[in-house]
Formats: sequence, structure tokens, C-alpha cells
Amino acid sequence: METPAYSPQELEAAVQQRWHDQQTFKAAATPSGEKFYALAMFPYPSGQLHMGHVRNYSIADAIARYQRMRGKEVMQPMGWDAFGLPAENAALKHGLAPAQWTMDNIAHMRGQLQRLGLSYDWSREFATCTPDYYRWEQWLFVKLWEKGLVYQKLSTVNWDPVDQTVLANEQVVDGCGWRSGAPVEHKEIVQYFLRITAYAEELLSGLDTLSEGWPEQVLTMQRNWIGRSEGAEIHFPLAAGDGVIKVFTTRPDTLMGATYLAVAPEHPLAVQAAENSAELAAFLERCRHGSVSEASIETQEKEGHPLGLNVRHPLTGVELPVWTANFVLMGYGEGAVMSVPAHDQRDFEFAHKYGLPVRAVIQTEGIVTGGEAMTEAYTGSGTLFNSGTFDGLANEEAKSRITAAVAAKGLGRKTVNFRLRDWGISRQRYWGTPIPMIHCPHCGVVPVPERDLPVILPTHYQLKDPRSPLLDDPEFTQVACPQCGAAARRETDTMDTFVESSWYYARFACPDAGQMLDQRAADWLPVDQYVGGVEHAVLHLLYARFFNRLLRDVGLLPADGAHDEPFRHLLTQGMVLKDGSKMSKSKGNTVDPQGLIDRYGADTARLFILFAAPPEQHLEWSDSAVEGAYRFLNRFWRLVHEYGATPPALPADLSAEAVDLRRAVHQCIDRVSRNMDGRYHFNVAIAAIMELTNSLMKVPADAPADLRAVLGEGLRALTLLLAPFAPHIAEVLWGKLGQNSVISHASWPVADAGALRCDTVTLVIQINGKLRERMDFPADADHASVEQTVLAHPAMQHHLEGKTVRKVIIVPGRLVNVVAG
RNA sequence: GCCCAGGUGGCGAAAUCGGUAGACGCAAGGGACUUAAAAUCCCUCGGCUUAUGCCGUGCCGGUUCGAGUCCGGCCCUGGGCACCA
Repeated sequence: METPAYSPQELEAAVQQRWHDQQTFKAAATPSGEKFYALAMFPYPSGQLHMGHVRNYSIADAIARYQRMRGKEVMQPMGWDAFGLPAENAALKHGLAPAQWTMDNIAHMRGQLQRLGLSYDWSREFATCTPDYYRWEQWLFVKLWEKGLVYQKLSTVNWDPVDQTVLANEQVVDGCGWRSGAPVEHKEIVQYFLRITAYAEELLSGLDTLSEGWPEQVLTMQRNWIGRSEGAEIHFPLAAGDGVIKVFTTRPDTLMGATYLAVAPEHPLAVQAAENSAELAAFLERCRHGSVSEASIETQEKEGHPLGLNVRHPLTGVELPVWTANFVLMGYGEGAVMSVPAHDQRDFEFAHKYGLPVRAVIQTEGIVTGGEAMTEAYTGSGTLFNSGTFDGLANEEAKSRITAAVAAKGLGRKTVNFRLRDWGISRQRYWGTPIPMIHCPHCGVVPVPERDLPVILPTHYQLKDPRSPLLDDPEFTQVACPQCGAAARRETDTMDTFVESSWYYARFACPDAGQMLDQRAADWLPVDQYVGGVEHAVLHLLYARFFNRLLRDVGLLPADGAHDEPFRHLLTQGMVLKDGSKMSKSKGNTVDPQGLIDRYGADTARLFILFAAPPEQHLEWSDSAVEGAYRFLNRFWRLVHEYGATPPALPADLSAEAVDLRRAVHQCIDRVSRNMDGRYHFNVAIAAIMELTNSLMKVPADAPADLRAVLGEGLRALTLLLAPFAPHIAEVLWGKLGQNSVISHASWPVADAGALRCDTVTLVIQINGKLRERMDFPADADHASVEQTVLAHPAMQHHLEGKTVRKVIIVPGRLVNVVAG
């Protein structure tokens, strides 16, 4: 019979229609068996699916399909992270409403995703820009405000003086506004903060519970981000007048070496001192330019200026000058540092630049500390000197002794500091969740009462400039105070879009709930496998871990310990690179996957992208390698069709050749299974599938019945093994092999231990670690007989001529190394 | 600047524990089939020298019978750095 051509377009459409009609991937409201919640990070609807999406969703779907075949009850949802800056940019550019642009993009991208044949339960889909979703964020915001977990404080933003608007770090290009080109200024405005630092200890200790399921790299990054450090808070009294400058240090042992203090340019004392010094005022003004991002602050030239005031050293009473420096961060610790040039490299460089004294107080053998000969700071451990009563102490011991001495004078204490800062969630932008607060001239800041939620974001504006249209819309801003009824003004700031992505995974369990979450969230959570880009290793993943605890603490998730962490296993996929750098919409170096899918079909696109690199590694894009995946699917298609329908039963007695082929079949099942289970080395799994296909293709059509039967067994196994990667073709070929069931719900094959057994092993024979020979041995040969056989072998005698055998190392099943000299 | 990764043939990569370096695929070259092309199938494919040899996993050094893998020190590339998502 003629083999029909493999035409993926029609085939995939038909299979997708069947899945749709049979609701193959719809998950129950509540799982009854062993549940598996598979989740890929939901996309921002930028307009076009890009390769990163295809990779992300192919990986997550392969996992979901594999777990489904392993008998788990799988739920895999999909939705849209729909608020954000690009919608405003696009709206400005094209004169559209951001809502319209966003919804059009969602419609288009939904079609693209559906074309990929991902096993989603589409009935759970939502977009975060709809009031049904963001209203619960507003509800939670008010709850957290009442609990004191939301508060207001001044914070620095990038300000474009021409466009009169706040800029995102991304919109600051070389220190200037991206549209206006004007030099960016720092501006302090009142913003809302979520008290994530109240959860710092728990977010840190929770990482220990994830050591099995999360990549070590991500855990390390989060630990460093939270940055718990033990040290001391030390107060330096002002020499003139009342008051102290508080500093935090992890090195109280070096206190006797402090020669000056440095405060942030925004520090109140710096601002106050500038009133009497034009030069200082000019310096502070210079510091007010450039991006506020940490990267730009840390890489700029280190500069400082004296404030013209002194503090007293808390122990010696000696007066030390106070400087301001552009590298001191207002947001970390107290916005001030004590400077010990001898034992801190940045202080050392700063002191040399400005001629400030260097006083060494820690010494160790072989290192010069102090004097002209010192060329860099000594930051290691050692013994104290130049330190009065502390001389001779080991520096670790000195930390607690000096802290105690300072504390005894009421000028400090031992403390724990975190690098983690509270999360500022106010955005002076339009396209986001309105912050549900009202500013009343009499009552101050008042939350919107629950009965008035949601505060709906108007969507009818046409944007003309970057300024938020909410500011100029009296229908939105004019409101009566919920407390006193007086005329009040509605808050026009919106929330950081990271808020939406911090709890969507929970909402997917109960997308239609009449409250933020209901019991179904507890039933489906935690997510069993989360898949997304490494670029989210810190921010998104930390915020979601924080939110999950907030949800627990307002009673929406059980406080049973099993629901503290939102994501049990995490796979951080590598980026798709083009020409060596990240493929991203902002860089404009994207490759449109649509052409790939149109030409070769979804199965080829998926198979190629999973085969090209292991999921965690970066994938450098290349157009040329796709053909190979397509050729393989064609080969497999022909092989199954040429074989025909239902395979015959396996005879009891198999020829040696059939036994070998059957071993290859079961080795393949074993290899693919081991590379799937928890490891997800898809590229190796697919290579094993290709390898067995090559072997099976060598079986001739007129081979003996036993060989043909093993071939049939192999084809059935291969089709099952291929199903997570190329599900459409697997579905059709499964039917071709005489199976009536849907392969998506078929059982994953299990390797037969008997078929894997092998009577002989090939050992590699080395002399001094260099490969010389290969020899076959019975699988159960003992060491003595192996050694004897190897040394007696003529080739070995030749190699060993004139040498003395000193030792023979035998690694069972692998090699023999003869040490000779 | 700080934090985290990665570096293996012409290319993407493979190598549970320290034990045959380069599976599988791409590209390339040769051949079969064909009037021809496409498709398909077969063969070769790290380097040097053409050997039963030597060298080879970014660079330098170390541990070991044995190092892509472990240790120390560098170099290069990528990602994150709190308002891109």
C-alpha cells in the first residue's frame, strides 16, 4: 500500500480539532487522583509569539504530557500578563487605546499558541487587565494597608524634566530621557511600599525547603538578593549640636580604623549642609542626574564632597569629618557608612583620591597594613592593633567585643541587616491596576471601602503624551471621601505589573471564584512544575514567594506548611539568543516563529527546539537545523506506514538477532525515561529516540516473524516516547498502529528488565590511563580471571614489553587500567 | 561595580560516580537511484603526521593509576541589579 505523504498542516489541524471536541486536556475542578500542576510563565501580549515563548511552552508541555502519561491528573492553564509599559508605548505610536491594542494582541497570540497544540485547559484563561482579576489585588492591597504591610514613604524616581513624567530605568538611555533626550533628574515622590522585609527571614529560610526542586543557581541568587548580614548599628554623635548619624557595618572590628563617615547625597544632613555651601549644593545637584538604577550608580566615577561638619568617634571621642559620596545608597541600611580605608577597598580608593587619613588596625603575617607601603586595603582576618584596649584580639572576637563596648555607651547594638528593600509598587503610569486609595484634605489617605471595589480603570482614552490620562480626568479623580464625605481626590498611581504576576498561578485554580481564591487553590497548589526564563530568577520568583505567604496570612491558603512555597519544582530555561545576545522585543532581534510553524508544522518546531539544546542552557538560534527534525518525523512516518497495522504477538523464542534488537528497544525506553524523570534532558531523550529509529529502519520487510514482532513492539514504544515532543504525529501514528485510545492519555512504556539483560560486556583496556585494547568478557567474570586474561593477551604482552606491572585497576563493567613502568 | 551562569569538532551538542571524549543532529565531501532535479538510501567527517603513533574539552598550575568532570589562579561570552517583562 502506498504511504500517504506526511502533511503536518492538515494532520495537526485535525488532531487539534479532536482534542478540542473531546476536551482532552480539561482538568477537574478538584483533583481526585495524584495531581500535577504544570505551569509556564504566562506571556506579556506583545503582539507576536517569539522563540522564547515557543521554547518555554514546548518545554512545559513536554513535561505536562509526560506526567499525564505517567498517570497524573494534570492541570496546565494559560493566560495573559496584560498590563505594562509596551501597551502605552504602542498606543502613543499608533494612536490606539492601550486596552484595544492589548486585546487585539491577545486574540492573535492565542491563535498562535493554539496552533502549537499545547495541552492547555483553555477554560481557565484570563487576562490580568480585566476588572474580574485586578479587583482582588485592590481588595488585598486594602487588607494589607489595614495590617500595616502597605505604607507610604518618599522614594527616588527618574524624572524627565521636558516630558514632565517619571521614566522607567529602561527609558533612560545614557542618562537621558528616551523621547525627549533631556538629562534625567532624580526626584523624590511619595509612593506605596509593600513590607516584603517583614518576610525576609522566612523568604530566606524557605529557600532551604526548595533545595530539591529549584536550581542551585537560583537559590544562590535569591539568598544573595535577600542578603542577610550580621553586624552592628553604630551611632556617631554630631560634634556640634544634638543628634547622631547611624551607620550599619558588618565590620565593627574595624571601628578603631574609621577615619571619616560618608552619607548618601539624599541624606537629610547633606541636604541641610548644602544650604550654607554653594559648592556642596552644586555637587548634590550633579548627583541628581543619571539613572537611579543600582548598576549605573555603582559603575559611575566615585566622587564625594565634605559636608563641613564632624562627628565624634563613639569610643575615642576623636572628631571625624562627614562626607557625602555618590556611591552611598540611601535605600540600604541608614544611608550612611563609616569609612575604614585600611580595610575596605572602595574606602581606600576614596581616601587616596581626597587625601583622607588611612589608619590600619588589623594585621597579619606577610601582609603590609598601614604606612606608605600599603597599596590596597586589607580585607582579610587578623589581629587587632592600633586599637587601644582591643589590641591583640582576633578580629572575629573583636566584632562582638567592640559591639558590646559601643552598646554599653548607648551608641549602638548588634543587628541583622538585609540587602532586601521594601517593594515600591507605585507607578505613575496609566496602564495598570489602579491603587484603591483616596486623598482627603481632612482624613488624609483613606482606602476605598470594599463595597466600592473594584476601582475600574477607564479604557476609552487615546494617549497623546506619556502623561497618565487619569491625572486629567475629573470623572476618575473627583470622589467623595469614604470617611467624611468631603470632596477628595482619587489616587492616580497604578501598581507595578509584577503584582499581577505574583499570584496568577493561584487564580488559575479558581478563575471564576467570587473571592480572590477559594478551596480549589489549596487543592491544586503548589505548582508542581514551573517553567520560565532565568531572567526571572530573582524579582518575579521572589515576589511570588512573598505573595504566596501574604495569601496564606490573610487566610486564603492553608497555613499547613505544605502551601508556603508556590512552586515546588522550577526549571529555568536558557534564553534564546540571536547573534550572541538575548532575543527580545526591546532589542528588536527577534525571529518570528510563525514562518517555521507555517512551513514545517508545530511538531517539527517543537521537536527542533527541544532537540537543539538542553532546556536550561542558552540556545543560539539557527535556521538551518530545523530540516533535520522535519526529516526525522518524515522517516518515522514512513517507517510506521510501511510496517502496517497491528503488530503480531511476540513469540516465546527469539533468535539472537531478535534478542539484540529487543534489548535496543528496551534500552531506548530506559534511556528516554531516565532522561525525562525529574531531569528533563529532552535533547538526549530525543537523540535516543532517533537512534532506535535508525536501528529499526534496518529491519528488512522480509525479516523473520520474530524480528518483525520486535519491530512492532519498538514502533509502539517509540510512538509513545515521542508523544510529549511531537504530539500530533504521535496521535495519528498511534491509531495507525491499531490503537483506539488517545495517545495523550496512554500509559508511558516501562523497560523490561529481562530484555535489558546482557551476557557479555566489553571492557576497555588501558595502560597507564591510555586506551590500548578492547576485550569481551562474560558479564559475571571475576576480577582475578579478568586480570589474568588481560595480562595474558598477546597484544598486551607486546604493549608491556620491558615494563613491570605494578597494579591492575578494574572498574566493573567499564575498564581495566594496567599501571606499569 | 556587585551577584549568577556558560566556554568540548566547521556548527548545536553527548559523556549518573573522576573511568572509551565527540552519542544524536546540522553543515560539508563522496557514492547509489534518476533523462535531470528534488526526495530517499549508503559511506567519510577533531587535528597532526598516515602510525599497532602523538596531540586534543577557553588559558596556566595542582591532586590522581586515570581529569571535560575535582582544587587554586586567570581570560572571554551571556544574564540579573529592584520602574522592561
